[in-house]
Amino acid sequence: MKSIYRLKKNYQYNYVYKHAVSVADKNFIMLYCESHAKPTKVGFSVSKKFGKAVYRNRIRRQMKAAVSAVIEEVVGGYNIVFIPKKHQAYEFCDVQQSVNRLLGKAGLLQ
RNA sequence: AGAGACAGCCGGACGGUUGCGUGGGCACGUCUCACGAGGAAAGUCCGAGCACCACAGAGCAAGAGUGCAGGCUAACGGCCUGUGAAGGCGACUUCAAGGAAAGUGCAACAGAAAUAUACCGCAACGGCAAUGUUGUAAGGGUGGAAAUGCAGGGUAAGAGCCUACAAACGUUUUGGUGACAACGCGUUCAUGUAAACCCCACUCGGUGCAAGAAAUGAGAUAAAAUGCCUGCUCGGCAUCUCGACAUAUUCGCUGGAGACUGUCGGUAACGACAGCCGUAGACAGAUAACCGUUCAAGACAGAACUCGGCUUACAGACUGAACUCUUACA
RNA sequence: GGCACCAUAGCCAAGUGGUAAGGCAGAGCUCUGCAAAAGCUCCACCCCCAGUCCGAGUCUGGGUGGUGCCU
Repeated sequence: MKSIYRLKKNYQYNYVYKHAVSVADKNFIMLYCESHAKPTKVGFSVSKKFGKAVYRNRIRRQMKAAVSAVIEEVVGGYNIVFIPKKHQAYEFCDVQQSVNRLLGKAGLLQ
């Protein structure tokens, strides 16, 4: 995923957490809000409660892979944060489906 | 053949497509090439480098830590080789292993008695008897711990009172660099606890890379002042104003007490010399996603300034010296 | 990443190395015509594993889980 699509700063995350609309299914919570910048920026947040560093890295990478597959089709001008819910390992196809479903639900897919 | 003990090493492999981080290259393209997590990256328990703060000769107190000997190391609470103690038939393993005769504290319950003694006993003497006085610490029960254990002599009954064997402590001599050991001699001096306070010896200033460092352009300087380069003069810079950047940028940021191989020295830890190898370096944070082949079917687990250790987690595979015990056969 | 601290009953908690106080909640009993109140009784693997000690909730070491601070 290219760095222009990434959400970077702590204050950006805080802004999203304050002003966001949330959509969720059984795997993920998705927070999104409008922004001034043109390209949509996406961030991922995995809490320490989720597990050890290896598992946290793995789920973050899977989410990144799933999002980067569809990032070209997402409407511009939004900030999005994904948070995983389950405390177990994911299959990649589940991740892909959930991401697509949540983006569709929020109406952010072209 | 079975059961063990010690030391060390590895931590799936190969290939394809699409992506990510860093660096290089040029024809500057969403081109191409190279490299891209660990033995513990973990816990943050020690020791250093490095940076800033404090003090600027140094010492003391307080506080914290360490604690058999000799060696190794940059240093260490680490490692090696020994000593002692404990465990194991054995190979071997484990141990915060100084001081209780400097002082203070504590030792519940039980028990006659816990640092101080005599309940039941045993014996002598007195008494008709109940029992009293004296001697004693063999035997009894309590307890984690009760004047060293056991055998013989001895005695009114007993007692290191005497002797042999053992135990503890002190000490001569000998051996060892030393911890200590051996032999001889003397003594039996009434417990444990220092991971209770404490004493003795040695070590330590504090904080930690979220430490810390650097940085642009334009203008005003009439006069004066201060600081630095610089002892003086000139000059320059800073101190002033405006603008840009502002939860930001760059540096610190990875080659270091480095790994491997060989030779030599050393029981070993380790050291010396020679050869040879080698870019992870991010800053919301890179190793992924999807497959294919294969095998012994993949454990624990993800760098964030860097090293030396320790501790903890770990599927399985392999190697070595040919180390120990049991059984069988020759 | 770094630095500190905490863990005792369902909850709030006290606790010099020697039987683990209290309060709230819960259960049972007494009292009452029935309740409430009151009284009595019960309810603990002191986060886990080792070590020191005659004896650890307490002392020491190692784990686990949680909390706070530093941009």
